[in-house]
Amino acid sequence: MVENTEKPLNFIEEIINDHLKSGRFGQRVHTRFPPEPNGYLHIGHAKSIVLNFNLAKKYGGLCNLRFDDTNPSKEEEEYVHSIRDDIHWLGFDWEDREYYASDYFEQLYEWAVKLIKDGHAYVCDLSPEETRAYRGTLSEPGKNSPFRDRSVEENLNLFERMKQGEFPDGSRVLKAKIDMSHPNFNMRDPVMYRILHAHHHRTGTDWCIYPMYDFTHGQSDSIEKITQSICTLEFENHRPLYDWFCEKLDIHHPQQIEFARLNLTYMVMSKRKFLVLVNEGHVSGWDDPRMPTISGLRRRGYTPESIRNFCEYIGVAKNNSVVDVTILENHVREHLNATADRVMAVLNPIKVVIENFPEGKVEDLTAINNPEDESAGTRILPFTREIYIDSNDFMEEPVKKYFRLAPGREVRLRYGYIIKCEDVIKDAQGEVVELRCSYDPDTLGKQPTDRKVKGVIHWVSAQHALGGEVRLYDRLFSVEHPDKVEDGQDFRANLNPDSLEVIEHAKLEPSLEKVSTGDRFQFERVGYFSVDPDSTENKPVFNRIASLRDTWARITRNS
RNA sequence: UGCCGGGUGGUGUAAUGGUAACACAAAGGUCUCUGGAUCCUUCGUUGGGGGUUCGAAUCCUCCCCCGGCAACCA
Repeated sequence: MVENTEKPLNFIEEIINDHLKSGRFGQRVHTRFPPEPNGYLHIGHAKSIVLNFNLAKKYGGLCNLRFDDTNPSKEEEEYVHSIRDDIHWLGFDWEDREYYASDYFEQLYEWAVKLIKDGHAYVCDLSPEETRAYRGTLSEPGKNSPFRDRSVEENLNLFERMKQGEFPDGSRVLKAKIDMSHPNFNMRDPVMYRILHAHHHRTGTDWCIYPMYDFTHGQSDSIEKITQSICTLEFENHRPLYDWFCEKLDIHHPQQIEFARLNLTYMVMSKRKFLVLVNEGHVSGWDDPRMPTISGLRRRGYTPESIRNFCEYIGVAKNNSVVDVTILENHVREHLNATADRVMAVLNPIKVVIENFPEGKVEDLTAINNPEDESAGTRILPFTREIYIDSNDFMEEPVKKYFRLAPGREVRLRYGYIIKCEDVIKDAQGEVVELRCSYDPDTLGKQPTDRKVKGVIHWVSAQHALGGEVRLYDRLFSVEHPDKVEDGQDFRANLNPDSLEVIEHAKLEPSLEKVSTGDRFQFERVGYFSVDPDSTENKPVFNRIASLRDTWARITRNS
């Protein structure tokens, strides 16, 4: 048993400890992550992946990967690959324990035959519509199917012929014979097998009958000798059926445990809605950096470590909750603050000419790569007469508390000198196009004694600047709960029209000459960025992973 | 309406009968050659009533509210 005195146990760990104490599964802990290969994994799946793999690790057990592929019409090989990639990327390994529910089709079939022989299952000829009608409603019990009392021989014969492909799709099903008046719908003679003349991604056309989730999942767990079968809350009502099959089949009986799935503010979290976003072009694809898919987060620049930390941090419980997305954002910031090299990039450049700095002179300034990590070292920044600074670091008529550049005012160039704005040059439209400044040669690496200069701004030497594209991503939705809409609307009404701003011509410091996809940096005073796969030899593309906390923005917002 | 599961600060998670904790958010302050980071302060008597107890977020009871379930999906 694991006693962790430092961190309180979550309710699942308490259950496991009980199992360990009672010896229900010996001293084993064996979990599994069971995705259906019909879509891409998202951050909600990450919660489950982290939970299952961490639990196995913590208790010295194992965690399997099992594809729950019982519906040939929805599942594809492509998803199998992306799911494998995503789990590996998150940092987990299932070694050789990659299983498929379809591996168990033969065994499942035999078990179905056993249940028929034991009088626990029957072939039913009711149509889907009739089955629904017979099931009853919330307040009325269901009615027994007229086919419920077929003989074992007839059931065996019909089920065999279903398997042989003698009947068309939808014409018959195999049902468990339980109780049509059971208060739990799942126990009102649930369907075990349906006829589906479809090509399966692994078994091809071997089968034309396919087991339903309820007749597959628990048995698959059982075959794999799973101990705790962890799933989300919506399967709570299925547990009695899960238990029923294990009991009637008299096979290893894992404990199903349900927890609340992850929801995030400013996001939707369902395959169906993702599909709408992709198909209607609200995002560029499943890996759009604004998507909460694992592939989207990866492309955005999130680190696997930050996602794992987030999943561990939010905990696991049974009450439905919506986690503030700032917690996710905070976890990347925390990780990247410690690990990402700092760099200077000017997103909205405005040229500054330092009039008293010699033309043609290049002065090497030394910059610290990461103040949080001394081993990251330093780098050289070329400083010249003409530089770029960000346009929002200049204000012609500075408001109160603004302490960056303004006419007649001074500001510190990061790792460089203090400059003073002497003149403002505008174009015909009155737009500021250039600033003429002077610099104080006696301020490199030291504070002037006669005055206090508070502002520090980033800059890039005009002559040395690299061009690049910067994609400023923001939340996909503009409200905390995108699904809360007026009648007649849906979540699309809450899409944030400004979730992507593209900066075509940013000015980057020369150290960014050689970057590769996935590299992450902090653009000083701006945010964390990663190199997007769209980058080319001549033009790097950076995605904003997260902005830096911006106290100034908060001040201006509140006033 | 039947069944199942939940209600602890704005949010998430703790406290397992013994002074309601931690983090994020928010607000204020400190510090700073990143308005970053750091550091400090403020912000809840636990859905409601009643009961048991010296003592209740924890136990009992009634009520209220929220979520899930009536696919031949998973």
